[in-house]
Amino acid sequence: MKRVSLKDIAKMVGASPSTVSFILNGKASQMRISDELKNKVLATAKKMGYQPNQVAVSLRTGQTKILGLLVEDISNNFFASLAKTIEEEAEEFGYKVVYSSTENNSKKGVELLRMLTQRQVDGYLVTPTLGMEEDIEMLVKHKKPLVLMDRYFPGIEAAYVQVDNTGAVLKGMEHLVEKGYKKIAYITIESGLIQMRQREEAYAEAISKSPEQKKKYALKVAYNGSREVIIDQITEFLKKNKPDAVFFATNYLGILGLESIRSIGLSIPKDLAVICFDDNDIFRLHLPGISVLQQPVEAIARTAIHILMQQLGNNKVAIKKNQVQLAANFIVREST
Amino acid sequence: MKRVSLKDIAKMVGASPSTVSFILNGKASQMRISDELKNKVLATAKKMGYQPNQVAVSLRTGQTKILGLLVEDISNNFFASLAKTIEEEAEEFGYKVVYSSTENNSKKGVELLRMLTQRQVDGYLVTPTLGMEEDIEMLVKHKKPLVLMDRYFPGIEAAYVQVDNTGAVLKGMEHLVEKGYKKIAYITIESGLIQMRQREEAYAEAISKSPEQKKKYALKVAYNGSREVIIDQITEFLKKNKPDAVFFATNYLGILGLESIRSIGLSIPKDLAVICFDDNDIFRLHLPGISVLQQPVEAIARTAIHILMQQLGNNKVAIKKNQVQLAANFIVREST
DNA sequence: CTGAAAGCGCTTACAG
DNA sequence: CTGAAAGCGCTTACAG
Repeated sequence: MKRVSLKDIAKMVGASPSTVSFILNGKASQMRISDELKNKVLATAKKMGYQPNQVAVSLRTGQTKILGLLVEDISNNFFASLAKTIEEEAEEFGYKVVYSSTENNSKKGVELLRMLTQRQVDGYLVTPTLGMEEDIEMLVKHKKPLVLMDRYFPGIEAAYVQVDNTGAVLKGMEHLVEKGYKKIAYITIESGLIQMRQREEAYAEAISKSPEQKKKYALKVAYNGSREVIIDQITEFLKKNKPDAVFFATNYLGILGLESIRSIGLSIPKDLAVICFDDNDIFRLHLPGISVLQQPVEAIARTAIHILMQQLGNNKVAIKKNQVQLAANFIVREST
Repeated sequence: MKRVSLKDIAKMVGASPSTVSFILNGKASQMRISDELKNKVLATAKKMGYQPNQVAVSLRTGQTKILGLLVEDISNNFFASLAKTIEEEAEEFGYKVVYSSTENNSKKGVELLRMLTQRQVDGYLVTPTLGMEEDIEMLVKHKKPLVLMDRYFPGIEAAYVQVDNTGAVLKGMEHLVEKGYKKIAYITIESGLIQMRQREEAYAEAISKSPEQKKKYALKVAYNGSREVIIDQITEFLKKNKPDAVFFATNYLGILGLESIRSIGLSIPKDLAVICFDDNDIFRLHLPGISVLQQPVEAIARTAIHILMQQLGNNKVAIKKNQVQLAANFIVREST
């Protein structure tokens, strides 16, 4: 059962492939093709179940109508939501999305980027890892449509969209200070990525301005640590430093942190207040509910797509800047 | 900055495109091409940053090395994990995966399936929705490589991989009965999909065999209901029927159910035992931990890919059956 | 050992 | 109003 091609249809109706192509692409009237022929072609195409070969179209037109999306980890809630909204938005513009996870592994990231190039994607949406600088810079130099998300490289003039990390952490810290906490700890992962640095620096800034707390209590866990190792590290840190509040820098850390807090038997917020970057079903459902700085995921995705579409010459949307920071939503629950 | 093509390289080294193609595809020795020429071509290709145009390769070879994956909802934990493992496994065999969410909308599902066909994917991995029967059957008839996951259509001879729903629910029910619960309710979504029917029938079977409980207490919520509506429905159901245990048929329902139980102020498991199909971080972290029937997600993904690879003529793996059911893992926590 | 040629399935200037 | 022809960037029988 061979697939029918445009040529097959042309042969069946006794017209040339070019004429059939025009009709199938809705250019019949523009090319002043008779209604009779047009209807005949349309009917035959339908009857034969004709489906254009997109690969051939892409090769000919130079457009694949595919966007490449590289996230850190698709099984992580934040990135999954991001991917979903991006897919929906892209569809509005007639683009499909192929996605892959870098696992924050620069080698894998670079390979995926090359793969996307070989696949001739029309545009790139990337949450880059450290080590991808060169390849990203190359894309920028070649004027490829590209938008970074969640993080970016300070030296590289690429478009990006991220949450306002600094503002978010400052807001959370302010809240804790107002509530009277005097020994606020900060738990993050070891990472040179800009968004983690921004958050950490905001914590440091907040502490330096605090009237009551002079000293930072920070823990950095290894990125590649197993669940168990990280939980142990957090447990030990909390036992040793006995903070009265703790700020988790990510979703993932927050979840592990809760396990750790539970294992010590601390009561939230009486013994220890908890606040976390990124929301999660777990934090909403937890008893007590965990206060969070929620990233505006949909807005990040939408803005990224709009900037990318602008680069692709799709002017349905007008955007001014191509480097955007969006405010986080502060959701106060019972943990602070 | 135009991309360099194979022809460009041929021109630069003064050889024919065919020779360059052979060299670049590692067939130099097979074609008895001189080492000198070979090295020259390789060096030039590298220097010029040559990247083969996969679109052209696909058109010519008829293989895209792309697999199409259709899941119900990529932002749902179960499907995200499934997608991730599939992607990893596919990579082992040199395939990329493009995925999309059907949202259990048959119109969208059918459109996506056609899109995948137009994009010339080499194989299909699908969690089908009701209403996709015809299109799926067409793929089977055309002998397209295809594996269904999570659910299937009884009348259609397609390969599939799913968890043993019947066995899983029976095991859970048995546990509840043994623990002495006598009024076990079952909460599911309205759906004609096979996996939901299998679970429901297993519940009915368990009740019919139970020495103590003669009557079923089942609630079916609408698939499209909003969070709030579903929570209200569950709340009302629990208040009215006062079961001593409740079995949630999915992940998503379980989470909403916990919110509902909390709003009523019932204590788990004293007032109400809880068990759920599908695991989730939330259930592990919840106080008390929720007992679950965990799907073997990785195994499902791996099996599906292996069957698909077999269909694609990739004989690295030997599999006997092409319709597979895998046992669930029963994880007992404190909620039962 | 290497090159010229055909062809994958389309689209689109160019002719008539 | 419609057709013949070129070409997108590759691969692969076919010649020599």
